[in-house]
Amino acid sequence: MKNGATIRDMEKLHETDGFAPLDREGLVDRVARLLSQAIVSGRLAPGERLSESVVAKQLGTSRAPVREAARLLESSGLVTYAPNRGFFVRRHSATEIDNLYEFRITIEIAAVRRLMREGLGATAAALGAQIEELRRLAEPGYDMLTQVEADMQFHRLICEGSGNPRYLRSFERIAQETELTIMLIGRLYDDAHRLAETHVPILDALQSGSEEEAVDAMFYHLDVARRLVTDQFRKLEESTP
Amino acid sequence: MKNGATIRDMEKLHETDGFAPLDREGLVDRVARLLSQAIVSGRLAPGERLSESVVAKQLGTSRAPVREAARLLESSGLVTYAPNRGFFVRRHSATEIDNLYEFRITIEIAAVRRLMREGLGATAAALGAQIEELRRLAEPGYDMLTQVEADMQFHRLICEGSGNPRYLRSFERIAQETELTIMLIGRLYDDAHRLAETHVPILDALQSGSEEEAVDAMFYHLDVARRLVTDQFRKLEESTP
DNA sequence: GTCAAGACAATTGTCGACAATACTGCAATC
DNA sequence: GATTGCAGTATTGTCGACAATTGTCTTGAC
Repeated sequence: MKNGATIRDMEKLHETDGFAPLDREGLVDRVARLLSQAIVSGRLAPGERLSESVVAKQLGTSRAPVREAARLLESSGLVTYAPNRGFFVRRHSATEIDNLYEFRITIEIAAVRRLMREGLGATAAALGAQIEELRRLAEPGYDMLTQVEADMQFHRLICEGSGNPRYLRSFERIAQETELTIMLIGRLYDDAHRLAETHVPILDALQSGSEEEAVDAMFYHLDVARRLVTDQFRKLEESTP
Repeated sequence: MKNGATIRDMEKLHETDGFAPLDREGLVDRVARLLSQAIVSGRLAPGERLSESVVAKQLGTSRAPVREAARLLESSGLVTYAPNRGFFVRRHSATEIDNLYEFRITIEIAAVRRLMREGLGATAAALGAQIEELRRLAEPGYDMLTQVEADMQFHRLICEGSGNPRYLRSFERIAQETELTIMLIGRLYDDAHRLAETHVPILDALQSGSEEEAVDAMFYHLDVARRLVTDQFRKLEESTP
């Protein structure tokens, strides 16, 4: 009960960056978050081994919480687990990225359809605010990871607003993988402002009231991203084999 | 990798029924499987507590593998986890069942579309064989759980044949939940033969070559099931509050 | 020089014990 | 009588140690 709120509150103060030792409370979740950050930010490279004992020592915990955290990350696709060999930062192939985006399109389109049938409600305002946030984050002082996270937040709001928690849950499972991919590529659009504006047509279409219009807008948005990401990832793959 | 195949192979010889102690090899997976069976078969009732120490003692292991297994089951929706309180057999509401089926429809329709675009290939024969299996299992000596598993296997084959592993993975996550729900209801169709035959139109439509026809067939099949399950589950809910 | 076998090192898999937390029942108070 | 506070108990959370497994390196034979 208290948990959902508490952990989310603590996330506000995630200043524990350099793998500093941490006192214990929601240990597993915190380890998982630190590992996520380390992977998505690129500090841990794809293919790299996640030694339980090393991580445990760095964090000042025992191996047990690290193990559980790693299993959590496995279910969100950031690491793979090989029995008797341990955990490794997952290395995606271009095909897997493409499959990831195809799946994401399936989920988000379904969420949009449901959202349109249930009615936008408070989601409209939240989406508008999120676009503002994206614009703000494109200004000088720009940090890519932050903007990508804000981007995903926009899409998360839609899945959340759909009313079927399964879509949100499914989205959460692939969100971090998507972030990781974009971070690996190093950029999505040439201009950070562009990213913010590509979300405007989605909100417009949602507010138009036409389900098909909304679906089309979302599909276009994601399909462009899919192509951008897959292509750039292929190039990256060729340059570093 | 080896996971999908191996576990499925081992399931053939699931004679370890009464929580007999087991020697160690893939311990976590085996514990997870035994727990799944216990839950889906109804031996562990919804809402019931899964005490780590009790299960560990019964199985003759320590708590660590039980814990990991329980977390696996959590990701397939069979148990819930409350921090500092432990694991409980998940109790679904009628609404959650409805959401489950809606999500399942989304996934399987997407899988069907992809399957039609990629081409049926060997999947057609496999599906045909699976229908035969469903018919065979409807004959005297009938065991409901076995038939329900065979039912899910039919749908699994479609997700598998789609070519995008994400659909299969997503399906696996909800398959056990679906089985549990159907087992709780106690029956799906009045006649076990009926279940087998409802799959024939799907295979026919797949072989027709028309994507829309295939989608329609799958939708109809799942939508009927959705209504049947949700309605009967609502009745069950009212009778046992 | 290549390959195989065996010992060695490093890492995961499992365990039992202790610490921290949540539940239960009783008692004291309002 | 209802409620709050306080133990006592049971369960989870975490830990450090040992067993089992995997990967590597050396050694020897061919």
